[in-house]
Amino acid sequence: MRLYNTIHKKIEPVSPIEPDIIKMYVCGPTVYGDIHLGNARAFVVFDQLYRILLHSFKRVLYVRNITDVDDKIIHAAKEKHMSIDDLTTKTNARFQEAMDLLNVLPPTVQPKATQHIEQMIHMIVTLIEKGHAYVEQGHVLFSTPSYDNYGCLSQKSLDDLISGARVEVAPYKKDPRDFVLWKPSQGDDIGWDSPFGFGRPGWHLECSAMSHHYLGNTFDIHGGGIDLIFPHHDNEIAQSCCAFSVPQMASIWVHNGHLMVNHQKMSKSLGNFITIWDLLDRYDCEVIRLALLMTHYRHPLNWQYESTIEQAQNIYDKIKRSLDYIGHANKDEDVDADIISYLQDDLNTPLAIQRLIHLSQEKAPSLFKSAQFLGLFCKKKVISLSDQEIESWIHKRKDAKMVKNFQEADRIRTFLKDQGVILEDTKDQTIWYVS
RNA sequence: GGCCGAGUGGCAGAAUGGUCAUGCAGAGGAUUGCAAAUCCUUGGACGUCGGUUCGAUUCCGGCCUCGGCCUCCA
Repeated sequence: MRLYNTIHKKIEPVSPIEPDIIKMYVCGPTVYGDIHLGNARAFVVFDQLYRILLHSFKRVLYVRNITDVDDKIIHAAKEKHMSIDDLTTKTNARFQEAMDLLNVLPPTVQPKATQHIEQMIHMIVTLIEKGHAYVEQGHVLFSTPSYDNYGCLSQKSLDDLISGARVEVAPYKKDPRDFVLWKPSQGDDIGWDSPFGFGRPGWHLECSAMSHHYLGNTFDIHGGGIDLIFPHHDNEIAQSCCAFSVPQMASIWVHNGHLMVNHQKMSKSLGNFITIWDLLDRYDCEVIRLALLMTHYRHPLNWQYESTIEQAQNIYDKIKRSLDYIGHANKDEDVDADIISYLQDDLNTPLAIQRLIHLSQEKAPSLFKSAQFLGLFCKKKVISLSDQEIESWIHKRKDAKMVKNFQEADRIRTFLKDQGVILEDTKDQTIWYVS
């Protein structure tokens, strides 16, 4: 298994720190509103990575957090006149629904930030003790000059960061690049008591605290969107390496490219976003997943209305037809070996899908398992007839056709259609599928 | 300004140092009680200028164009 490591800018072998076990942390959603298709891409990509890791190693510990305390959440709750708890609970439920629709496997753990405040406070105390953080006007800030390696992930030098600063520097910062570990909460704002006063954690801290809590000092893979490289992941590295006195937080850093609309990033602030729910009335959620995997995860995915999803639909239909043609019994074959090796080579889903199309054209028996490995054709539609009953009706219809009793043949086809089963005659056989 | 990435046939979109993507559209054909669909064949491309090489769309460098990050962001 090989993966592109952002920190070294090259493809490297995945070799677990502890034998046979891979520990992976992926930055999850901030639950204040529905995820859009760009967010969904990240979770589908890392789900596919999770699947190939599960196949390639004995054990995989996969942690994906839920950010349920954040200024955006506070604002959204006020706007919607909801309690924070109510908003985050409902949004999280919608998120889980989306993951389920896209056939994203549940991670080993989905820790919530609010349930790890204690660990975060502990980290801050350590950082202050070690001289990497300071208290100023009720805020606790990380001192970026105290960490020589700051910016190692994004390759940003300290000077570049200053010259590029676009934002007013808060008065409580000793250095413009310092970032907040703890901020004070006023009035009825959400907050917790701490040695530094009533307040709440800065955004970057939770991932450091929770990844350490579940995966230890240094773990194998840390993932997220490309936009998280700086400052989020660089800040995580700074906090974790300083607090836990380790040279590196994770061995391999994996980042997925953006979903683009008209050559611009899909984002909530630009308003150019769609959600998977916007597509569900016209497209199967598995078609959405396929569309998201047809582009390599590190490349930008340009979402063209509607051709991107239409192409996925066409490919999906062709594979589905082949599956129907192969039949509904022959499903015990292993996943195609080429697909495994493509995925093991920096998660090359486009090549894997190309191979899947070829398997489909060849009507290969491994098609079903291979498609399922990519998270496709996992959802089974329920019908009242058993496979055997359907086959029996098809047989009766064949007999009727043999004696040119087309009336009876059409009657059977209509009967099955009413049950949700569609028959199609091909050159040498009759195939069926559930509508 | 700094760091990073992308530029492929009519459209969309992959892989790749020499031979195939694939989907839609186009052309020709096959199959068919009906329905629905499928299959086969075929044309057409690699931003630009150099370099490395027996050979580059693929590797390297310059240039042009576009995008991302440098503020919250998957």
